[in-house]
Amino acid sequence: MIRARELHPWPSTAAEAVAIQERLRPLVRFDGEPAEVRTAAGLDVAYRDDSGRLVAAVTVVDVATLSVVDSAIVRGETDFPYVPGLFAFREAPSLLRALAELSVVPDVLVCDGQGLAHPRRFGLACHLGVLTDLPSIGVGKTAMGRYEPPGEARGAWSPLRMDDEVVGRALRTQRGVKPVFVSVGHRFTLDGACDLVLRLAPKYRLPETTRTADHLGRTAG
DNA sequence: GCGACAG
DNA sequence: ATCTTGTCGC
Repeated sequence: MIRARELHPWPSTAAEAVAIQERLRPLVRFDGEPAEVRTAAGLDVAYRDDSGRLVAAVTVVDVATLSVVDSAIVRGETDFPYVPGLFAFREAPSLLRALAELSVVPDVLVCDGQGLAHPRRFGLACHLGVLTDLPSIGVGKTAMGRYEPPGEARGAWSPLRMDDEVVGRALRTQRGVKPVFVSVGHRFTLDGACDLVLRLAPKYRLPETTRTADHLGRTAG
């Protein structure tokens, strides 16, 4: 089963959260990408009310067939507010609980948000990757950095930059749609991440991992 | 001081 | 994230 390393307590203030990100940032590894990715997990959180109650949903998708082979949902509560740059402290605790309930250990976590494309290079995908020590990537619907529009063809991409540094890619998964923003989380390469996202998104803008997890969370009580 | 700012 | 009509396209 998936068990998170207890590398830090969950903070209640922004200052503590930033300090944790800076302390964990060096633990991100760039080697150890799986030779073959057979299953990929999609992670998403849906908010029911306005009171912090949430539903964390995880699906495991067979990359070859794009069918869902395992899933888990967990109801939870969040105390941490949404603050750009501190997104993980709002959603990661519930997502880790959901991951612990899976019976299949996926080859990679496909996170709904950024990995290295983050102000301190430690977005949600890096955070979940480091705590679980599983390979992970981030696929965001909007970007934090700067980029030039990629070509129109499916598969076209352009570098995503922050502070003069390439932190990910704007990747066109379908012709005529806005690109998605791919970045490395843990134990993965940017080339491999984009290749995987394209395989997971043969028909729609977002990868099937994100779509199935989103749908599961949204239709759960 | 002003704008920007994952979900 | 979430609140929402009509509309375009497969």
